[in-house]
Amino acid sequence: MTDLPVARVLVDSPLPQLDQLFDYRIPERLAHAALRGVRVRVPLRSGGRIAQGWIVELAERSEYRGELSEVDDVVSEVPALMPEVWRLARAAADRAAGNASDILRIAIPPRYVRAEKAWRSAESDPGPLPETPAPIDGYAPGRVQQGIAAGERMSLAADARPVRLDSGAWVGGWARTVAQAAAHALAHDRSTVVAVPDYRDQEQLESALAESVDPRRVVRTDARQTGPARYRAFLDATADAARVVIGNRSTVYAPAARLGLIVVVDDGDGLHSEPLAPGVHSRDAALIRQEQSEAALLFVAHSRSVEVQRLVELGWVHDVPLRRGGRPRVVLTEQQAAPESGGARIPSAAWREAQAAVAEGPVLVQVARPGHTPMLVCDRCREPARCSTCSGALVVPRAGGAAACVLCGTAATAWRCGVCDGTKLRAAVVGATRTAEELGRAFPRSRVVVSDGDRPLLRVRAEPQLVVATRGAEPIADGGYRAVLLLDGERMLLRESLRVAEDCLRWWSNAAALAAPGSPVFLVGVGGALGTALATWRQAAWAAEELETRRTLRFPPAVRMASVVSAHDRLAAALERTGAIDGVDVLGPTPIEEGLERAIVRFGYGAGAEVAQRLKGEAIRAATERRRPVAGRRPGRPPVVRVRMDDPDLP
DNA sequence: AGCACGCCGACT
DNA sequence: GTCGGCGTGCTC
Repeated sequence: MTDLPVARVLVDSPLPQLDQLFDYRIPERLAHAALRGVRVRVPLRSGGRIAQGWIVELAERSEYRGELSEVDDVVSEVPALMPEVWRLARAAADRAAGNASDILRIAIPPRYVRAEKAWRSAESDPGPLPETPAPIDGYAPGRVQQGIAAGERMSLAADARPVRLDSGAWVGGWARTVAQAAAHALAHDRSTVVAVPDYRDQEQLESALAESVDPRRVVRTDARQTGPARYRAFLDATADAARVVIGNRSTVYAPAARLGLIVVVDDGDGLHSEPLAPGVHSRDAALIRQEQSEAALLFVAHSRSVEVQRLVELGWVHDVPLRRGGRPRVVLTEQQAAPESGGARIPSAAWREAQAAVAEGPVLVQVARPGHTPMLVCDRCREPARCSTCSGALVVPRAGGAAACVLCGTAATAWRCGVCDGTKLRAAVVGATRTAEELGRAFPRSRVVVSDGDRPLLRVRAEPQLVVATRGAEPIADGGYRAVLLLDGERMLLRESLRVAEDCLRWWSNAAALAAPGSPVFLVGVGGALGTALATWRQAAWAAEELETRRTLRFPPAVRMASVVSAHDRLAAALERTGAIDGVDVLGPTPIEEGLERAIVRFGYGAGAEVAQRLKGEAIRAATERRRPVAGRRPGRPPVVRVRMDDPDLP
């Protein structure tokens, strides 16, 4: 029951000009239900249509100079929007020049009436809290515990060994660490939210949590659940018992009572990047949420993302090294293939050891993922070709078209290779599938199983077998693999992306961490700093060097970037106003499709808030200003400015 | 997005 | 005179 007569409502709309709070009068008949955080129906535009929205706050009176409309109805009496989640959504949207309602759509699952009724009538027994917090082992004694208690931001090097749980199940060492950290927070009656890349990580984490946490205290929210199950899990998280909420990238927005810990597992994984507008990365959302709350923040990964490395160098995130635990035995080998390995082209040393290992237990073979990326390399030295103006990757935008830079659009007419000074470009077709059959011929007596993006396996048993997996789809093996072959390193590096090297180091590290302690990990055909980083297991040092390179190039995450898409004139006007901000420069614009151009706005972190605000203003201006300045209508394309900030696929 | 308001051409 | 055309602007 509220005696405050005014509801301030965020309307559910993707329109930038509606991304503000609207005041409505609460009629007497709804006073009992119109609470903060509930979903409501409200009229938008006098007597016109009805929109849905959220009551974000209640007020005694309105500042609005005009007659208020009435809240039409309360959709659900459950306050699904918690105040902290609203603050987070607002801040995340502001940072990304987007709409808060778009964030809320990601944060709050669709409502199911039956699931809600069942939840409301259910006895809510959340089960006991863990009594004695399990020690978080592998790190300096008490280090992580203290960090959690102090609300610290930490980057943990994950234990690179598979570990056996009490239940007999095998999980990656990271899963046990995260479970221990969550149990620790829970023992102090604080909630934890954990965002993992995919459901396979989630399965491991869930088994690890079962060791120390009552299952009623664990809430899982994943894409594989049915709608009602997902909504039910969400409602459980809104209750005032402390819980461990685990799920994918959107879990960083989960409601949680007395949040004590936020965990992002393997933040470099592309699955942490939200494809839906406004495209806020879970790492960024986690950082905002940590700042707004008293919770600690934990990044856990085998390799360090360049983004986290930047935060570590700033002193904002603290590096927590692994004191005790696995470091895979990595062997760098030449591409020189053993003739016996046939079409699989495996170097002889690796082939011999793999032959021996597969007699004992499972052997993992990591291959590239099929795909076709038309990119250009230097004809002489095969290095990926980079733009001589801004170092963006060179591509052929259309078949038969001329080579140009993906970033600034400069045509590569007088191109010169930065590595060998060659002048000829060559198209490289990447990603022919290396088949399991080739390996079957190379290992004639072994069972071969395949795990790929379409049919990924979660785990394999400790039996002799050859496990062929595309990068990112490697199953965990009971007891660990007896050998790991990273076969397509060279091919993986041939991708048109600023982040190839970083991604490769992460894929290799994650696969290497599946090896049994002491078992060999062969990285084939890759040497240099990247190979050394894997072999010495010094991913953070590599990230530091990579960050230094990005600084000299003025590439993310040394700076931030936003892509802005609009029609020629409008884009030019928007860029003129945005480019005038201090520390902002503009790359492009380049034509992308008929009538549209794209420009990249590059800016320092200090200018981020102002750039976002300005670009949001341009989006509103485009959506509300007179639609067509000149006579003569042009049907179709609405006059919009599309903004995406920090798009990881940008360069 | 939708929908109302407003200022210029053919109409009972 | 005025019905309604779509360009323009707003949404508590």
